Amino acid sequence: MKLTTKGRYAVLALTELALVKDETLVKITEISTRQNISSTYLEQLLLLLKNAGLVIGVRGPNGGYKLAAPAENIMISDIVNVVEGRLEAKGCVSKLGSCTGVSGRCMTHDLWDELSRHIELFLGQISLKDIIRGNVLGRSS
Amino acid sequence: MKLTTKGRYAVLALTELALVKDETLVKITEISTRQNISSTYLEQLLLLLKNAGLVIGVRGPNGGYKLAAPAENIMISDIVNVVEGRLEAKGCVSKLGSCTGVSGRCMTHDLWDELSRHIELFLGQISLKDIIRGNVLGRSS
DNA sequence: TAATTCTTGACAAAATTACTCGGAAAATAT
DNA sequence: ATATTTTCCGAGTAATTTTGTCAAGAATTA
Repeated sequence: MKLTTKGRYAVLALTELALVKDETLVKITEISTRQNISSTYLEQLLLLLKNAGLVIGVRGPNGGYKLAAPAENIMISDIVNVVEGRLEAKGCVSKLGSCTGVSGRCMTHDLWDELSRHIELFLGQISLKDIIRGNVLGRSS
Repeated sequence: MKLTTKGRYAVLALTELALVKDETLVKITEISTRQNISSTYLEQLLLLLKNAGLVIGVRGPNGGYKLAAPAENIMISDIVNVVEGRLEAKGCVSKLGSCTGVSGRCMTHDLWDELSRHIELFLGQISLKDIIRGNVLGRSS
C-alpha cells in the first residue's frame, strides 16, 4: 500500500473541483496557489486523472479542469488508484518470485491481500461529495 | 501509511517464530535462508523488535530468537508500528504547516485521519496466531 | 494574431528504502 | 582458556522512489 503526496494532492485537487458550481472550469494555478502545491507537479497528476477519465481538461483562455462525473460518483479509491498505481498487496502478491520461501506460498500472503481489499473497500465507500460535506469521521466504527 | 518490505519481513520473521514449539530458539540465518531474505537486513529488524519487547534474543551457540509473548497476544499492528514507525496519517495531520490552504485546515484532513485509524484497527485485530492458522481471509466483510 | 491554458516528455534534486560492512559482546563447547 | 557461534550495534552505501523543474508544443478563445 502506498499513500504519498501524490494521492493526497490528487484528492485535494479534485476536492477543489467538487467545491465549485457544476461545469465551472478551475485552472491549475488556482488550485496550486490556494493549496500551496507546485503547479507543474499538479499538472502531471491532473493529466493522469484526465487520461483515466476522472476529469475533463479544456484548453485556451478561460480553460481549466472540471469533474467528469458528479462528485457523489467519484470515489476516493478511484483517485488514489490512478495516481499511486494500483495499491495491490505488495511483495508476494504482485511479484511472482518473491513468495518463495520453502513452503512456496508464504503464510502472510493472505494478510496483505486482505489488507489491500480492506483499504480499497474503505476508500471505495467515500466520495468527493462526502469529503466536501465533512461526512467522513467515524466510519471506522 | 507506509507498508514496505520492512513491515512484511518483520511479520514474516515473527511468523516463523510463532510456527515453532514454545521456547524454541530460531536463528536469523534459518529465517533468512528459508524465506530468502538478507540476513544482515533481518538482524536490524529483529533488533528493533527486541528493543520493543516483542521478541527475546539469546546470544551464543544455539542462541536465536523467540517470541516474548504467546502468538495470540502479538498483533500485526504491533509489529508493523515498530519497524515502519507509527503509521500516522501523513501530511497535514503530522506536519503542522502543510495543512494551510486558504481555509486553514484542509478538507481532506479527516479522510486520511480516518483511514489511518481504519488500517490500525484492522491490523490490530489480527494476531500471529491467526496468521499461522490461516484465519485471515474474509475479514473485510 | 496574441494570449491563455493544457499537453507532453525529459531531466534533476531530495528523500527514503534496502541493504552491506566491520567489529564488539555474550554465551557455549571443546 | 580458547575458539566458535550467535546476537548486538553503528555507520556507511547503493538503489529506488518521490517530488519536483524545465522547455517546448498544441489547442482554444478573444
